[in-house]
Amino acid sequence: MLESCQFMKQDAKGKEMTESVRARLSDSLVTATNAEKAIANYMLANLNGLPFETSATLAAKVGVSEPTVGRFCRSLGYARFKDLKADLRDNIGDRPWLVGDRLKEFRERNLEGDMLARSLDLEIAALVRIYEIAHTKEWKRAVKRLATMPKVFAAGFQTERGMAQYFANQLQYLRPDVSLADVAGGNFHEILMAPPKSACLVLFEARRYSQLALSLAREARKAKIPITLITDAFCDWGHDLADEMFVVPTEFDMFWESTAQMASLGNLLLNSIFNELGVSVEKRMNNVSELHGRFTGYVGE
Amino acid sequence: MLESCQFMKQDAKGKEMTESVRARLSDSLVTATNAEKAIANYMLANLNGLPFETSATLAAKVGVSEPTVGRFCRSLGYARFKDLKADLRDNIGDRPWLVGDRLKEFRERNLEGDMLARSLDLEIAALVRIYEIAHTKEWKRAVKRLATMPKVFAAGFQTERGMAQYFANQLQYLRPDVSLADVAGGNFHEILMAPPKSACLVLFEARRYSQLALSLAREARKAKIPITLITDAFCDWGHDLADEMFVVPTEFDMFWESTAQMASLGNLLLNSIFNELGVSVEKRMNNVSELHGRFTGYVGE
DNA sequence: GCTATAATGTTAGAAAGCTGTCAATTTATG
DNA sequence: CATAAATTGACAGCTTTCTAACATTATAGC
Repeated sequence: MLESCQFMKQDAKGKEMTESVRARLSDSLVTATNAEKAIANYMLANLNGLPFETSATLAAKVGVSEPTVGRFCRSLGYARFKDLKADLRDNIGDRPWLVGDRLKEFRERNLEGDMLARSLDLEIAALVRIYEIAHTKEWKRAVKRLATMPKVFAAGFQTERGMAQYFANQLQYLRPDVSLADVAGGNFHEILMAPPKSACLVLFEARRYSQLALSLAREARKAKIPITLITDAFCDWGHDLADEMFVVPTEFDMFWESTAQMASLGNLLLNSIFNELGVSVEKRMNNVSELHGRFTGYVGE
Repeated sequence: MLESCQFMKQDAKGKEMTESVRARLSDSLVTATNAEKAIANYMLANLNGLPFETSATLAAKVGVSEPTVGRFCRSLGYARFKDLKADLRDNIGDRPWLVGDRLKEFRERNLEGDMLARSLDLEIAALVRIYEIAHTKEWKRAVKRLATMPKVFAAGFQTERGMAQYFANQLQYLRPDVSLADVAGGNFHEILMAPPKSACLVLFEARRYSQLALSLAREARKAKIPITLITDAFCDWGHDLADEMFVVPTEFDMFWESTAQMASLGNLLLNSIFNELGVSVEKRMNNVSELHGRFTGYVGE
């Protein structure tokens, strides 16, 4: 699990560790030799195809020898071509965007093998993917259901329990009749015995620590309760049982692997539900707040 | 250049030779065995990441043996995993793998008035700022304390209650003696009466809906309990009472304003604590998990 | 509960990919 | 045009990736 050590890229000269593949290639064009220029140009023109290449295929296409490709990669600061590919995978790159300067600055400030800088890249990459999910029709369907269904249950076990709890808690501010499905009773009758077409379920699941989610999903399916599953890439039963399955990116840099991404996705889901419900929510929130104040003796500002 | 020969796929049964990778994988789910389903699901969830994988890495991630991956690819009509990748290239080969490009695409939608696109930019900006916070010495001090103090309490009220709950829940996996401070008892004696120098408090607070946090902070201060405060820019008492104050960026695009950012910051804090504690945590997690299994009748994989 | 069959893992060896050494070629410089 | 330096390719050996044969485990039928 925790063996990864990709933060110390082997760069003899200790130069820019944080530049993107694209930037390195562009930079190299200035000083590169003929063969190297050919390789760099090909790579730049085919960045999207690179992951499919290997030193050999690339050498053949560009018309240079295999070792030259390897050497060129070294001159860019990678140990081998494979490492260049790996970097391609999640590096956000150096394109100018809203926060570009700030991000660049942050990266520059942390030159030598900063775990956080790398981690930040991964998180941004994950965020982009999560937002892409929010554009699918499954997403819209789930949002609509979660906004309109009379009852909503959220469930998650072990490491995902906190997530489910959080989600249920926040959703309660947006709409009534939300609860956390609890294993406390030993069964899940409150969900499974709900009247037909009255309830739906949001299930948080991640591999490794619990299979309760699977059996709950099975039973819910039997009871014809729609399931929105938020999981990682290792779930092998989601396609069969869930109505929508949102797969969060799984990274191996953070201890919590996908939990952070689940939180982001959960928040985005809540936000979408809010948009679906419209401003009436604001009123509800004030009511809830007022109630809270009445019982604790405190009021909002 | 013209060497590709993907039209004569070796398919014993002579079935559909033209289907896309995705379609084949989906089809296979119907008849697949357990191991195969696991592979197919992982592939479907990670189509974008596949080009970077190799049989071995894939097998490791999915939890099957290398030959099983190869055999599965054959059952789909490819000679080997590499051929499946090659096919992928033709089908979605010109889709951007680079997260940066996808982000660019997303941002272009921003100009067309896509709310999500704007929101993504704000979230990325916020994320960068949160990572900046993680570089301060206050952060390190808080992390150290949260890793070593005998008891840790987390608290949050109203909209931040879920956050505190989540944080406490996750932290329990990392270390013992973590609890959520609850308003249920009407006072907070479990925190405030803790022996000197034995407890610390993580407080989530955001403007508007509760002032309980303020009075709890006051009392904790009196009792000499160190406070780590996570809040938004509107908190005007944090500097007086808290030992560390982490201010998450507040945006006005999302309904939840700063809650999403709090979740990110909380996750980052958990991750830092994990790093501080070291790998011993892994053991603890397995123990907790095993206990869970003993009581629910389920075990991890 | 036993046997036959299918599914999956293990091991070992073949194939492909990568790098180091050294020789051939090109380029730079006088 | 000659020579030195840099660049590049060819080949060999090492590593990784993949496959084929066999062993083991799970599943289904009786």
